Amino acid sequence: MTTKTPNAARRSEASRRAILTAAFELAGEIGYAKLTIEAIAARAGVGKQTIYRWWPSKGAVLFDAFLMLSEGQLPAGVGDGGEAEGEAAVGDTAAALPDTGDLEADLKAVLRATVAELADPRYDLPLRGLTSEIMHDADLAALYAERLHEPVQEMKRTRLRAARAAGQLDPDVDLDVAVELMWGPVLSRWLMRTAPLTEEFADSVVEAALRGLAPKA
Amino acid sequence: MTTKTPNAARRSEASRRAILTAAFELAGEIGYAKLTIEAIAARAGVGKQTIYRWWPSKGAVLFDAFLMLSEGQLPAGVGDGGEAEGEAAVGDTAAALPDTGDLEADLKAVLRATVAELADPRYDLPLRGLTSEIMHDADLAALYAERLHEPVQEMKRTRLRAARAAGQLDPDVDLDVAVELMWGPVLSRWLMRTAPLTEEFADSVVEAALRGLAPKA
Amino acid sequence: MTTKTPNAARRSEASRRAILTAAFELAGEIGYAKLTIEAIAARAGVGKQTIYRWWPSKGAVLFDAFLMLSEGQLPAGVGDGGEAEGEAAVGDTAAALPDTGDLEADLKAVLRATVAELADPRYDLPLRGLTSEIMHDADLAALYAERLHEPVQEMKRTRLRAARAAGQLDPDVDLDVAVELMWGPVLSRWLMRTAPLTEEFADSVVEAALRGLAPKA
Amino acid sequence: MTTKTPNAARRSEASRRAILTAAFELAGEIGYAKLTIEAIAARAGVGKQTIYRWWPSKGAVLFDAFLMLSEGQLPAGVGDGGEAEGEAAVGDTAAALPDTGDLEADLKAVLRATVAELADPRYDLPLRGLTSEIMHDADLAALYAERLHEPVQEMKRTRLRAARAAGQLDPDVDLDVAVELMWGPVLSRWLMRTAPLTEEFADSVVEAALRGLAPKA
DNA sequence: CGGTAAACGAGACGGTACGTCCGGTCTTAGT
DNA sequence: ACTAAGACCGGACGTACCGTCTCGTTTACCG
Repeated sequence: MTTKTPNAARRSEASRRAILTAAFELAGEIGYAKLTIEAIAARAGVGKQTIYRWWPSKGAVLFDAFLMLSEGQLPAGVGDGGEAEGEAAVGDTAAALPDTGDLEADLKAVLRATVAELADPRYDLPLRGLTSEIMHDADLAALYAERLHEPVQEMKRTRLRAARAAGQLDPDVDLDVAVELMWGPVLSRWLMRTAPLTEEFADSVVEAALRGLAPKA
Repeated sequence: MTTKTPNAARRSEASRRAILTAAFELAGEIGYAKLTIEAIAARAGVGKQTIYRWWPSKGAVLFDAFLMLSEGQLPAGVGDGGEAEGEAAVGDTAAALPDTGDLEADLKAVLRATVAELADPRYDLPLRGLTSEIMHDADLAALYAERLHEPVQEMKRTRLRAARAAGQLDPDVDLDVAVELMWGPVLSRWLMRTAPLTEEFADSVVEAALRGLAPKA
Repeated sequence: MTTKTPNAARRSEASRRAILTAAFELAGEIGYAKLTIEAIAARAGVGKQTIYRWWPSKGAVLFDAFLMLSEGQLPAGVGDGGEAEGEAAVGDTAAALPDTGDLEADLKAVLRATVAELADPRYDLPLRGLTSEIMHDADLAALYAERLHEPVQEMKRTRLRAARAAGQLDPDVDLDVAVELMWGPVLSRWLMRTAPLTEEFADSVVEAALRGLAPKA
Repeated sequence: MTTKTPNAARRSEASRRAILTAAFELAGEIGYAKLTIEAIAARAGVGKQTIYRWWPSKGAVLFDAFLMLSEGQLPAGVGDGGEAEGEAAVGDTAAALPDTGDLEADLKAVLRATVAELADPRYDLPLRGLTSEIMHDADLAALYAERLHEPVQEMKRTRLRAARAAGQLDPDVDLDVAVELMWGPVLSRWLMRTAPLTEEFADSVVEAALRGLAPKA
């Protein structure tokens, strides 16, 4: 967790969940910038001190909210009414990325899912908030890299490693560079809104990237 | 400009420059999140109302500060003491990217310059602040796209268009996708700090991207 | 005034009066101990900072409220509905105490009025609050002695001085001691509630005191 | 005692004494207004609940502290370092006031002792605190009147009763009025600080009061 | 003399108010 | 007319205590 150090044994799990749920919901409703600790405490039915006791900053709360989400502990449909089936939620802890043998198709599916998630109004604002906080707080960034980024990154690496072993990628490919070659452009379009973030864009990126990473022979 | 609409004729140019300079300096010193209108006004020796009269938000002030910088109006060395010669500053209004005929070398040089700028402590914090604000404010994002992004983007497109015409890139390449294929990964590493942002990384990205964008047959 | 030192020229008189009126009313309604700056600000329709800007403490606000009252600036009937005629209000700035020539009758009338005022529910709680604050804050006590106590004290001294000159009191009488000999017992009964505070008690005190202060011959 | 009703048999005497001692000390050090239950509990090495279990209010704790003091149960020198011998402490449970036959001398001695006690820094702040609480809390005032005031008051009455029987006072004198005629002025000067509280003042008060209470013929 | 119920120390909890800071508006002087 | 200055209302900040409520841990009575 991202928490401080009082006597954690006596900690109220109910309050913790209420706070994280409230934080995530509010981040989606009013945006991270306008999110206040007072509002979180009020929505969660909790004293402010209970937040300050366990988290050092607003960003840390939101981070833990994502962490909880990624561990599937959030009540279904948090953030709004219903949840369509088949969605790839932030926290999908599916053990692995799809591997049908068709690398390009698999990656397009995953990157399209990422695009869909970034466009989902339930996640858009909270994710921008978290990203913003990570941008400005190196400690939080390290935590993010370790807890939220790395597990997903490893799944992506695994899929690419398999492809590399199968001769579909150049044997010298740096897997992290490979991943960033595809996710970086998507992330930057989402953040900067310099151009519309479409599935076609995702497809184009995958195609170009795979061509660039293919064996040289 | 990003400004509101009172009688601009009577506007004090000295105050405007003082405000933008103060905003940029403070953004670099204490970070955008802790930057306050009051502090800008105090540092600039200006009443708060003079800021509120001409700019709608803190982000707009910072945006204009970058705009001024990009137009070479900021006093040399703003942000700190010395400035090494030969640096590629944010506002380099060089008419065009280098074109030596060697596309890969040219792009590596430019992307390395981008990496260097993002790592420069004078620009790191203010740029994160501006990016953060763009992330959260669609209006500002549009303004950014038009005023700050587009001119530079067009320079990049121009260089790639020349390469495409010379048969160094696939004729079907979408130039914006091509640019984002290289700058997206760099931007995302810088923002998320998921891995060190090095010149080697920039080189790898250029190499892979160019291979991916090369003519197909 | 009891105020601090910002640019007093720009001060809002409307806010000042609203704050003092609200403070006095609330002191009467809920008692000084439960009186909060937030409640005063809310009732007065004022930002908290406007209170903190001009007064150093809750006690100072209440003090100024009494000061305003004593200068007849409070709207009639503050504290409750109507105000019966003929009452001796805190701030009665009548130039002098009655002087009918009958010292005992005059003093009994005045001391009975004091008893009535202390028993008046409009003044009881606020006066206890002010007294409590004076008890604990020497600075405020000095201010009280100078601004609120002294003018009234001088009126009492004046009446006794006249009586002394007329040979009704011993020529060696210390007028302050004389005053305290009568008002001290009344004040202490009111504060400590060790026995009921009645007009008969006031009369007894006046009689004994005057006998004690009479010429020795 | 001033306490609530759990099974008093199991009550920890050590905790009770530690709490009362801590409360008295802290009242002297930081003043009653800034005294907090948490600080008392911390100083006494006691859980907050142990205070809330046995006392209904902060004032009740302080009251009991004085009660303990008046019963001579406080460790010698509580409140500061040394204690000079021969002092007239709050709790002097001497069976009676001095009776040398010289009423005026006896009363001056006692009233001077009162003045000294009120001026003693060990008692000044705690006494002001207790007084303040009595002022605002009628229940506590009644308890005070019965437990702390009445025993001392009766001693004073006794001395005056003897004097009255000896023909030194008017046979119609109300003894409570007589006492208040002397102690009231002293109390009010102490509380309001309208003038210095000196032994000369005490003497003057006694002289005037006795003259006023003397037989009429 | 071992079991148990109460009081205990500790401290987390939902709250209220503190005194400060800043956002954005409005007023006053000054140039 | 526009500025610098700064008071104003509002409202969030992070802290201190409130009084309540568990937690284990003594402690002292009782069976």
